[in-house]
Amino acid sequence: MNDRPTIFGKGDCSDCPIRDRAVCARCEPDELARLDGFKFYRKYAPGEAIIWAGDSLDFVASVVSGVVTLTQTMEDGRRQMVGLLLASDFIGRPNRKSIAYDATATTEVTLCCFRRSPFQDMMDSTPHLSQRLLEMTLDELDAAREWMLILGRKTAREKIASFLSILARRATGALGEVPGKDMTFDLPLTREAMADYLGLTLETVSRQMSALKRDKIILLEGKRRILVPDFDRLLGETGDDADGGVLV
Amino acid sequence: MNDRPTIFGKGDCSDCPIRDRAVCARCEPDELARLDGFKFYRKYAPGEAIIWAGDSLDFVASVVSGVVTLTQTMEDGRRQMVGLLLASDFIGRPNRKSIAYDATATTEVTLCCFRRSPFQDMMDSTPHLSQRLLEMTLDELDAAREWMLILGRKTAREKIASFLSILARRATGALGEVPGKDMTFDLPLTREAMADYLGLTLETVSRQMSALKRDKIILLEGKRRILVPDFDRLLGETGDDADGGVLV
DNA sequence: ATGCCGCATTGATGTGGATCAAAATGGCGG
DNA sequence: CCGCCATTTTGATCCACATCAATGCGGCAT
Repeated sequence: MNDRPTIFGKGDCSDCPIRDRAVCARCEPDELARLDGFKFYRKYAPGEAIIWAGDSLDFVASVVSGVVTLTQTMEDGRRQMVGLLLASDFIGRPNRKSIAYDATATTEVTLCCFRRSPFQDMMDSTPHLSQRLLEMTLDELDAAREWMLILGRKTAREKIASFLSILARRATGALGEVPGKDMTFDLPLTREAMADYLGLTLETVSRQMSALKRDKIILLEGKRRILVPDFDRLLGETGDDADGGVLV
Repeated sequence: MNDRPTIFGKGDCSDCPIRDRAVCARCEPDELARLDGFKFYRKYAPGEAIIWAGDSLDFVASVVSGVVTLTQTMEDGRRQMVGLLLASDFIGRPNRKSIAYDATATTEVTLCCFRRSPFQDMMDSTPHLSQRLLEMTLDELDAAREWMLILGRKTAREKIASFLSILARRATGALGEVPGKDMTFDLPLTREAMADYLGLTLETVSRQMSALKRDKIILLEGKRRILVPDFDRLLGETGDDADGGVLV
């Protein structure tokens, strides 16, 4: 956002979302990057597993496009989503080889990957990198804490409204728009995945979606495209403070 | 833990918990430190507010002793705890003047504070610092995600058991012990605060504590001291996988 | 001792969301 | 166009936890 220099800023990396987040390292054209083995792209199909909890991961990555979920599963099958990663979000962590959650592509996903060990070397030599990662992680932590309020204290209807407003904000925010009237966005998750996000059952999610539709808070175009005629009215259903509310 | 050099490593900072986390800066004796205005200590009484959401905070700090909670409150009074900070945890964040949660001392608390602006300068000049903060923040994020599973998917009994095992682990872990038989630790929270942690009512917390006591999973010495005769049996009540389970 | 007050426990009842079950929708391959 | 299968919707019933309401307990000031 604020104009940091790209670290080794030569070449074109217009396709790399972490460029403007001061993380991107060597933005040579794709082919060359793949040759030097440091930066490479990887695609996943909808439903495909990226990693299972406990597996080791030899790269860190940035989401170029698509939606990745992080979930935890209990022995008896109860599942809770703990991360929802969209374009420009970061996967994996320096200094940990294995990760504690299942990561799954829920749409077609493209990752921009960096091999772990050169990435870690780079963190030592370029201080901006760990500062930038710190900032991104703090944002994740804020999101997790907002999520905890949703999980712990909100009603089913408030949970759904909160989830939709978060998605709406991210969808339009990425376009630099301000949420207002007649927002439209895609719902990249099944009812079941929404249930796992919100700590509900898929039946309850479905019922509450129907209720919001009945009350004209949202309109559905097909099952997976949402139209919000009045964003403030949606916000009114979240239970959050009227003022601002976006955690900053 | 691995032996990093202290940044300006002169003087004694045996009282400073962030020393061995490579964050501590100028560990001159207390008096001198207070003079140069960079590092200073501050005490809070039980129940005292440290900051309210939205206030600006001109320092970052490390918890020296005591327990600090971060909570979010909805307009109608519903409350959710989103952070529980014990000795050596970090409060505040670089690059954000205001914070989004209420921070409250639930016991007598001592903070080791660093003025924001010199702290930020130090982050630029000492790369280890932001790397160490990144690592601490990632740990917080893992804890938040484990917490999300608790809030979203566990039963009241499992929530209580999970909370107690987390506390037990931190209490004994700080002493370098391995959790086993006959662990004893203090419960630094009221039933109401536990309810805010777990997304329950205080009555349900009380009932489930009684149930665990009845089933001999825990013993109470007074209301605020817990004895766990068999840690594995407590773990068995959490619903977590038997193996390991500690998120790393 | 005595009474007060904040905290904790216990009991009786209500309800939001889970669970169990069935029917509707819609995409897709043949 | 048809039939299949995954997904979603809707309905009926149940139960874990919330809510409302006493009662108990321990510290502490008088």
